[in-house]
Amino acid sequence: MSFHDTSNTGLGLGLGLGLVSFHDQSGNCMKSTNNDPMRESHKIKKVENPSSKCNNTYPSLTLGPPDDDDGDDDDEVNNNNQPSSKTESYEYFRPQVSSPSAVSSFSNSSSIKRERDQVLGGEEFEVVVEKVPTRVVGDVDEDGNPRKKLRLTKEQAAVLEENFREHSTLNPKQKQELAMKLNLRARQVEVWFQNRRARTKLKQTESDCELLKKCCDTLTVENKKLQKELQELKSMQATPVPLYMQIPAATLSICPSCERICGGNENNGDNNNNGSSHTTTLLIGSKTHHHSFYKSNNYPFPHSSSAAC
DNA sequence: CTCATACGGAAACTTACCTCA
DNA sequence: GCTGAGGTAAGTTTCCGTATG
Repeated sequence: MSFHDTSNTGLGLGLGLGLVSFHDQSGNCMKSTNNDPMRESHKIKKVENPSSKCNNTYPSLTLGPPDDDDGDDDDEVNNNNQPSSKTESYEYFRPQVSSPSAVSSFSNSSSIKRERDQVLGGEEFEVVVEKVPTRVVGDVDEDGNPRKKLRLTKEQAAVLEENFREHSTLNPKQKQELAMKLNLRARQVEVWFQNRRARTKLKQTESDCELLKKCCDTLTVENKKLQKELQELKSMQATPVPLYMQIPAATLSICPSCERICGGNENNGDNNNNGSSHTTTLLIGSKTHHHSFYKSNNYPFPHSSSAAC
């Protein structure tokens, strides 16, 4: 709790001071508060959430995220990147953050944290919540300007993508290095990887779904064919026993080339077999289908593939 | 060793902004 | 200019594993 305590202390204060060195260890305050205190706070949180989204009442928050979720050096980086929402010293990698907007959302999270801390601390919570206006997160910054959404540059995205290909998760060190490299906050890198993993999984799920769909279609077609074949065989059985039926089953076979059931023995392709066996042949379906069918079902079809009609 | 608690990471879900047709 | 859909950054909730007393 020590880290949390530190970051929790507060808002504007926290950010300027510590945290810098406590990188990624402090984790999200909300997380911790979230998880543990018997999740009691969850209920409360839900209630408070909407309210927490307002930062109007905490203009000082715009200084930056005291903890920036991760707390830590993120802030450090953040400070570099977004100099209090006023300066324009955004470097190469940061052209898209146009205003304090990006900061505003963080300030919100700060307020959230504070509220939660209070929850942990005791009862003040309700009071605080009541005070917080119900405004949506980051809708406006402290200046009342509409919040702009941070957009990663192509360069940043490319580097992140490259790293993601190497490893889909980051350890704190990697995260920090990447953040420094891209001039982002560690939290942003972390979030990007989270979302990237989610997208990957989603795409994988979609493709799996497609595959299963195709499989299903194929099996449906196969099933229909088999049903049809079965029907045909049944109807044939219903009719007076034809000549080929009188031939012992063990002597029946399917010619791979002409796809007919051939009666008689294996040497039907012989000299004397001038198509005589075809007098008792029956056409049934496609070649591949049947062969695979018999194969897959381990049908002991007494047919030598080498034999021809 | 077991149990309760705290903490952190990640997934899942949700929200809000932005872009584009 | 307006609008709806899709993409995506970021916030929230939940779960799980691990450490510690």
